[in-house]
Amino acid sequence: MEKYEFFYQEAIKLELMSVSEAKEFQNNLRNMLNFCNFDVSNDIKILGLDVSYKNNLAKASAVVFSLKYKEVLQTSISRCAVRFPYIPGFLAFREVKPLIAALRDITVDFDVVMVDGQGIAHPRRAGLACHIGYILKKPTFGCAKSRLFGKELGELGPKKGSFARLVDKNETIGVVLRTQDNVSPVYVSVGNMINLTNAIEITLKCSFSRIPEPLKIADKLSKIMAEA
DNA sequence: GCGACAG
DNA sequence: ATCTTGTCGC
Repeated sequence: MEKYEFFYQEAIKLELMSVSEAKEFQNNLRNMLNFCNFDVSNDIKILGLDVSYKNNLAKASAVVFSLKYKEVLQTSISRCAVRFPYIPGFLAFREVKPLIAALRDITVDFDVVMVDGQGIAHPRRAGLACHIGYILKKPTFGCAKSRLFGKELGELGPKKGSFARLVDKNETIGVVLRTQDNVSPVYVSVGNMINLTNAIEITLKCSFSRIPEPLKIADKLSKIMAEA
């Protein structure tokens, strides 16, 4: 596809940045995002994105999951060397390239993107999901297994669907969300073109265990290829 | 200076 | 993320 080359070139630019350039990029990115309403129907197709590593090789996977049929419609993978180190707050500069590369063979349409990482629950409101959403120009949000930034406000109930807001100053930047009864929560925050309520609803609709299905499948796929 | 710190 | 065995709990 023609679009794909453009996305990939944007991804290349990110990994070639210095940390100070990366920081400046994020401070600009935060003003380029919009958190509009996304129509969450019961037959949306969700693209799950995840990365695994073996030595310095990144293995990324993209999985299109049908919420209506609860099945995988298509998968695609990539494997490439990474040059940007892991630095908390700068994960995007390490993972955007392998993730975009993994989209190469995705031909079916998808409505929303779920990324393994933070959206605006980030010190500069510019986590991995924001970068992906900005490049793809698709509704995108992040779902992480642990916290990067923000204070958890109030008590989190034990039942599926209960959540506590993640805040910074007086701003809500995401939620700590229980995806199943009595399991440790996940961290959901918006990336671009979607609002927090929509992101929470989608996460709950596709969670049949602690990790939402699109990410669980993408994680399994990238780990399998991280071997061979 | 000290602690925190997505994957 | 990854390196790693057995083990506690639903």
